[in-house]
Amino acid sequence: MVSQRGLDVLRAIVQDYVESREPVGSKSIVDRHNFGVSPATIRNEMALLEEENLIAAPHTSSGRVPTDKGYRLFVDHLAETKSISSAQRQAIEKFLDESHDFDDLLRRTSRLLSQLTRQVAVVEFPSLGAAKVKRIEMVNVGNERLLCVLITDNGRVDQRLVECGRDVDEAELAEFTLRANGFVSGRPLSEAQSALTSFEREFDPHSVPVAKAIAVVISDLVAANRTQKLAVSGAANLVRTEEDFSGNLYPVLDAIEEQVVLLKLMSELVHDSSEIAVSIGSEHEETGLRAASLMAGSYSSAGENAMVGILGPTRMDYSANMTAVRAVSRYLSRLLNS
Amino acid sequence: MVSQRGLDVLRAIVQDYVESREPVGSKSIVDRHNFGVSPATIRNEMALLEEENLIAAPHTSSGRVPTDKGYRLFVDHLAETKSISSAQRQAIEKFLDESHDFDDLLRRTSRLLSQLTRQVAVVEFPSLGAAKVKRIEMVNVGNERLLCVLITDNGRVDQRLVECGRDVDEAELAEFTLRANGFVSGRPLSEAQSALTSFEREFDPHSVPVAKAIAVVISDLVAANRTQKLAVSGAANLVRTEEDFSGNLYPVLDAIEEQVVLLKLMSELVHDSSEIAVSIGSEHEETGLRAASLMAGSYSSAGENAMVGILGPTRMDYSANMTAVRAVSRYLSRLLNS
DNA sequence: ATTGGCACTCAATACGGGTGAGTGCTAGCG
DNA sequence: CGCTAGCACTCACCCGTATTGAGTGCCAAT
Repeated sequence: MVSQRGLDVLRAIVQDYVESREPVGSKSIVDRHNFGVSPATIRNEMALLEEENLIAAPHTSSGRVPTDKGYRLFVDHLAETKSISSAQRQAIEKFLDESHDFDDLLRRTSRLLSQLTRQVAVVEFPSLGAAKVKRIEMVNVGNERLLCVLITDNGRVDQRLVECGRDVDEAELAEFTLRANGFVSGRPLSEAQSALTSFEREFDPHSVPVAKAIAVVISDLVAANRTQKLAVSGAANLVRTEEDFSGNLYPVLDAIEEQVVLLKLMSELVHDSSEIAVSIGSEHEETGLRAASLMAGSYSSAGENAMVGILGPTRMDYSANMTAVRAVSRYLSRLLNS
Repeated sequence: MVSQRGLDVLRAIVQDYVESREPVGSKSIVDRHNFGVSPATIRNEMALLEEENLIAAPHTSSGRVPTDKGYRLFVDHLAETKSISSAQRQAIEKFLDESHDFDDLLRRTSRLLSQLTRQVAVVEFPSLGAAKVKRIEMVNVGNERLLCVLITDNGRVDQRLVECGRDVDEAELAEFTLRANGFVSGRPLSEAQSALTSFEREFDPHSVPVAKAIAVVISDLVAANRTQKLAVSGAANLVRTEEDFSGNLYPVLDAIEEQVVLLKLMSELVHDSSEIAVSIGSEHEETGLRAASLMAGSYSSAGENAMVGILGPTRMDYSANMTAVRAVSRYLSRLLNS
């Protein structure tokens, strides 16, 4: 069992290690934090912490380094929650208020967060899984092409071109639009695709090829809007912390590019309502990201929840970063729901 | 003046250096390429090449390394153009034919090229600078919001939401649409913004706030479609070639994220019609990219030209990469114009 | 013009002693 | 009984030195 003072020592170790990037020894602890005891006493505490697997020594006679388990304890119980600096608050407001477009706003959020934390920032676009199709609009844009616009009930919009192979007149277009809406409007995106299977049947032979093309495009559109997207920024920050990944950035950069991995990790984050969740190093399965921690909070937009967070080395400043992630996610939520 | 044999030696040096990543000496040259002469002779040639600043020695008694000028000579006159392997051809066709959506196609192209060359791939979205507004469409999407769709004469489409602050009926919407088209349709994107300055004047007072919002959104939309976009892939490949950047990836990753820098460099590439252009290390101004080369070819889509290329260390396999970039850019052009 | 020979340079590697930060253990102290 | 002082021990790190070897430049001989 670890005593209260043991926990204080652990906190000191995490703090000093994050700052100095070097294993921390008993003497430096008493020097920098005013425990009223001698190094030897600290050493005894450290021996206990090591037994509990909360810290480890890289080699026999060197200072200690927190283990992932140690970081976990720190994050859960030891990290004091700093409050955000007014400069930061201003930066957030200034940076985000300028944007009107939703996609642009999320991208800005990502940039902002990567600047605040000096880590890689990851912002998830809200899932449309539960959203319903509100309406399909079609517009003739000439050159044998139609524009097909998908509008969901939570206000997102996407569009795609349909290559018809011939020109389509207004009456026919109206017909397509009407029937397409009959098939899909009101349905959740998840059902829209299967609902379209018999779309082309009701048309007269002349229209069938175009109807088929339209069905494909609508399916495509629905599919594209169900898959999750991410806005990632600040990959360059990884270089700054390269040694923390023991020089092997490849899997991290790869994960950033793949996005699938990140999405999976984010979805797995145990995520206690409105709090900031953290997954530390070996806690997640992804072997390539053993040296990385993922931290994220959620924000809401039009009833859908999505996550905003950062990816960095396990050896990161959890306190400061949690403050930043929390502030940004809250501000984003407020902005989107005002 | 450099003799023919001197050039052969330079070619050998570039090839061996790219392969081995180590300064190449006179002996290894005669071993690996069958010049029928002794190392001493090669040394004499190398002394001349060094005088011409085509190669350099990292330190007094080590092998030689090509300078940027040496690479330039190699690229312009010495690199034999390999032809693409049938496996590669298949990969290209397979990978690109699957895509229907334009944006998706370009992103796939980027991925493909980064896989083929194992470098960072950069695909420029076609500029719409010269494009004209074909039409503006507006759709009422409910919740006090309008959808504003911009259609250009070369077939690209983008949309954005307008927050009106109140509901708008069909008649009013038609009015907005009609007038907006009156102001901007037929105009090049570059003029559309200034054309809108007096848009709201002609409406009756009740409509003015909404008209203002619409004008802002259209301006926004036009602006967003004039700025260039890039699809970048394969950043993780930088890690593989990290030493080539003397361990300092930061500026490179930064450039990738900023994109502005890349766009600038691409536009500056002297770019001889349908050929592949290369900018080598110090040839471009960007100090952070001194150790990087940019190689790009152009493709055309709906009359607009854009570039597709790669970014990698100056020490790259120019021959193989040129082959890949050429093949991909040609295939992409063909696909887009069929 | 080419080549073999030779002296020279210099990065890289290995060796070895010294230093110091840090540890674990134990005996003594309040 | 908890705390501390002291002590022997470990081991990464630094620094100076020696060795090695790949590679060069120069020159005289072919």
